[in-house]
Amino acid sequence: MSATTVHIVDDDEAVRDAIQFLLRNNGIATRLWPNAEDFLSYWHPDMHSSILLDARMTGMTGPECFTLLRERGCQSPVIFLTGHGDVPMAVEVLRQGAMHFLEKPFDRETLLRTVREALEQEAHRIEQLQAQALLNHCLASLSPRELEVMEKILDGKQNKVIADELLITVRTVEVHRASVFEKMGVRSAVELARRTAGQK
Amino acid sequence: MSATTVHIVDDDEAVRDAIQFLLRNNGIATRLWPNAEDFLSYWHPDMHSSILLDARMTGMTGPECFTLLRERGCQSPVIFLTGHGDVPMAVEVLRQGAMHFLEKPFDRETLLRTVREALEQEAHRIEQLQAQALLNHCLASLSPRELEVMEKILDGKQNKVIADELLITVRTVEVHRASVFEKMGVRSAVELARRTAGQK
DNA sequence: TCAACCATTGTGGGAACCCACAGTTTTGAT
DNA sequence: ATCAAAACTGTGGGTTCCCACAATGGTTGA
Repeated sequence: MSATTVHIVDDDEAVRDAIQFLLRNNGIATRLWPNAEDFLSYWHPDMHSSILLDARMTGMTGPECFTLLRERGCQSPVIFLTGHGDVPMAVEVLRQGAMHFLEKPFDRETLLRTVREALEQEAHRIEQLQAQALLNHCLASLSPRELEVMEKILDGKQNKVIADELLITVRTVEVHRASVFEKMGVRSAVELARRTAGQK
Repeated sequence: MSATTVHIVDDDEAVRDAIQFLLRNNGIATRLWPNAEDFLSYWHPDMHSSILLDARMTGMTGPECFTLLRERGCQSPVIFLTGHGDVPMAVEVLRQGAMHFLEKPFDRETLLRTVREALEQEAHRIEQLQAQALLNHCLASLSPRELEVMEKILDGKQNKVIADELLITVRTVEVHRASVFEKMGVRSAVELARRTAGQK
């Protein structure tokens, strides 16, 4: 279970509390922020979070905050909440990848459903990230030469060919190959190809 | 070059003509439709198209048309055009995957840019489809047994293991393996894994 | 300076892979 | 009934892979 917190960023205390109440009653951890600036200064890239963002706040607006988050590499789901609907704003943030754009007063069920969707998406993203991190960890443990050999293995080349290209003997390639399999935790070239699929 | 046509679906003839004029002047092929029903009856799944859809039309509305298209498997980019902005509608269609939601009167440059983006996306989609079709063609040419062997190869299993699992001799597996490589146009198991990456 | 790691190579043998040549059996369609 | 494709098997020989055992030389940080 990833401890994903839902961050509620809204300058209206009544709204924050109401949403927190709703989510807590459904077993969802929350954290409240009265403005975008405070939340932004707290936010860091490897947080697990879903974000509820009020569109119009004193100080930085929701869309501005969203843009900054994306620029800083935030991939967490963001749900906008707004009092006065504004089509261009909704279009803009949704096209930039916001998960939803809800108009107040919003239906409790709709908000809850959307937040749950966000939590699922975030959990999925975290899984991907962890898999990626594990892979990177393995890749980082390879020596330069091993990496070189691995790439050629992934081209489907035989040891003999690799040896020719690297101007070394087949025996040496075999040694590197074995190290690569060992370090990457696979036992065949096919597994290696699958594990690194979609990679560089 | 894929012969992608931009379909303009709008009940206002003046709007249709204006957009057609704009796009034609920029070398983009168009086809005009006065209502969603006519376009829908023309549309078929393997069309290459980008779609400009008026939100409010006599008869079927844009969003209704869009929903039907998606239900029928249409993956082409859809751009909405609308006179009177309606936040829930914009949110709904964008969340369903519409490319954009433009309010009239729209800026020529914006429309043109969006259409070009749509054409690019569609071209990319067509490429993917064609690659997929080629792959499916290869897969379809495999006999049931060959397919079975291929799956086990993709699990990284050795001929010997495959033979045991299928209750046949290694020799037979070798034959099937060779056929698979031949038919799939690859020369190693790694290439096979890469070609079918992200597949079933 | 010494341990640790990297890159390299050799030998030798067992296992796996690839393939040409040759053949049987089953199955489905005309 | 007949023909074609699919599935299956064998033999033999060459190639490639894998690995234990053994070793050399270079770099680097403690």
